[in-house]
Amino acid sequence: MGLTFELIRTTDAGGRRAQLHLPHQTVQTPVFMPVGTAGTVKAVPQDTLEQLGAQIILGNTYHLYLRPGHEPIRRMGGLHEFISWPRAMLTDSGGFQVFSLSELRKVTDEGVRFRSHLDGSSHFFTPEHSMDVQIALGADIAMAFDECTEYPAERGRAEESLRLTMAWARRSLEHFRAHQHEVPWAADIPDRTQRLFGIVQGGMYRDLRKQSAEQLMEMDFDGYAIGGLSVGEPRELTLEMISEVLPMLPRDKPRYVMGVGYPDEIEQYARMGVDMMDCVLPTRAARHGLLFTSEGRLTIKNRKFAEDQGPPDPNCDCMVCRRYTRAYLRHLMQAREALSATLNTIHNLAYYLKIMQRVRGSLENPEPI
RNA sequence: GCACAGGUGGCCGAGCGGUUAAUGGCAGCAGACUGUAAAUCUGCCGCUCCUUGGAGCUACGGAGGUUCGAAUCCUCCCCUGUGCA
Repeated sequence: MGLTFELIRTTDAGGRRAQLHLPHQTVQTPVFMPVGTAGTVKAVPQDTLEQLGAQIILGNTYHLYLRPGHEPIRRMGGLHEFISWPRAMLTDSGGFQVFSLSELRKVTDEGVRFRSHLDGSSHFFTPEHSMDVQIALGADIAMAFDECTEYPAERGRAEESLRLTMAWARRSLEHFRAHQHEVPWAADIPDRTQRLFGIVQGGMYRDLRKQSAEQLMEMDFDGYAIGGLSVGEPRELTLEMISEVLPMLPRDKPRYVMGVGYPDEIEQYARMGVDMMDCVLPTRAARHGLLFTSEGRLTIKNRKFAEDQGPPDPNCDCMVCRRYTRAYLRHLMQAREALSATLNTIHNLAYYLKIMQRVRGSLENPEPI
C-alpha cells in the first residue's frame, strides 16, 4: 500500500508536521477538516472551499444514507463525483448520530435502530452496514462504527459503551477489509485504497481510554481517532483525555480528534500532536452570526455594527474581509439574507484554515527562542 | 346619509366584568452554539425606582357613566373597513 503517512518533522512538545497521502489528495497536516454533513459544507460552494485551501472535508454516513441514499451515490460514481469535490473526504460512520439522535434510536449489541429524523421511518445500522454505506460513498477515509459515549457517564456505563465500541471496531474492520475494493473509484485510482480509522472511546476515564487505544492498535487500523470528546465536559477534561491517549497511539499513523474545537483549542491540540480535527463550530456559528477573529468573538448582528465600515477582522485577508464591511454583514444577518450564511462561513473557515496553516509553518520551522 | 363590522402595547392579533402590564406571532435587543435533527435555540422586550424580590406610575380611539372593581357593560363623540343610498 506504500507510505501513506509521512512525517516531516516532530517537536519536543509532541507536535507533528506530516503529510497524509490519500487517494484524492495529499493532505498537509495538522489539518482542520470542515464538516459537510449532507454533501455540502453548508452555505459554501466547492470551488470556494478549494480557494480557501480546504484539503479534506467530511460527509456523514447516516445523513447521506437517508438522503439521497448511498446506492444512488454509488451509481453516480461515489460522493466525490456526486458533489464535485476533487480533494479528500472523510465520512463519519453514524456513530455520532447514535449520540445526538438519542431520542430516536435503540442500541443493542447487534447495532442501532434509528427512527429517521426526516420521516420517522425505521432503519437498522450495524457496523457492517455502516461499512457498506461508507464504501459506497467512497470517501478517502471511513470511520469505524462506534458509540459516542455521552457526558457525564458513570464508570459502568462508560465500560459498557466501550465494550460495544470495541466489538463494533473489530466487526467494522473485518467487514471493511473484505469489501474495501468495492469503492466506486477502485478502477480509476487502483494504487490507492480507501482507509479506515478506529475510534478510541472510554468516557472520561483514563484507564478506559488506555484500554481502548491498546485494543484498537492490535487491530491495525489505518489511523486512530479519539472520539467522545466535546460532548459537554469541561475543557480541562478534554485536554486531559487527549494528553492521555496521544502518546499511546502509533507514531507512524495519523491521529484524529473528532469534533473539536474553538480556534485556540485546535491550535493547542495540533501542537500536541493531533494531526486531524473537524468541527461544526466555524460553520454553524457563522450561520448564527458569530465570527471568529484575531480580536476574539464578533457577534456580527449586534446593533453596534450597524454603521461600522471596517472589515470583520482587520487582520484577516480572506475574500470576505478584503471586500465587505461589518455593517454590510450585519445587515445581511438582520435581513436573513442567504448570502449572510455564505460570507460568515467563508470567513470563519478561512480563519480556521489559516490557523492550521500557521501551525504547520511553525512546526516545520520552529521559531528560535 | 343609513346599515353592519371594527378601533388593544413598534406592527399584526387574542381577551369580552375581577386571577390583565394584558395570550400568541412578528419586529427589536442580548446570549448560546465543539465527529450538524441547528439559516437553530434561550432570555429580555410600557416607564421609573430599589438588591434578588418587589415598589410606584402610565396604559386597551376620546369624554363621560354604571359597578366594590371596566380593555371588557351603557351614552355621546372621533376615526377605519364593507354594503346600501
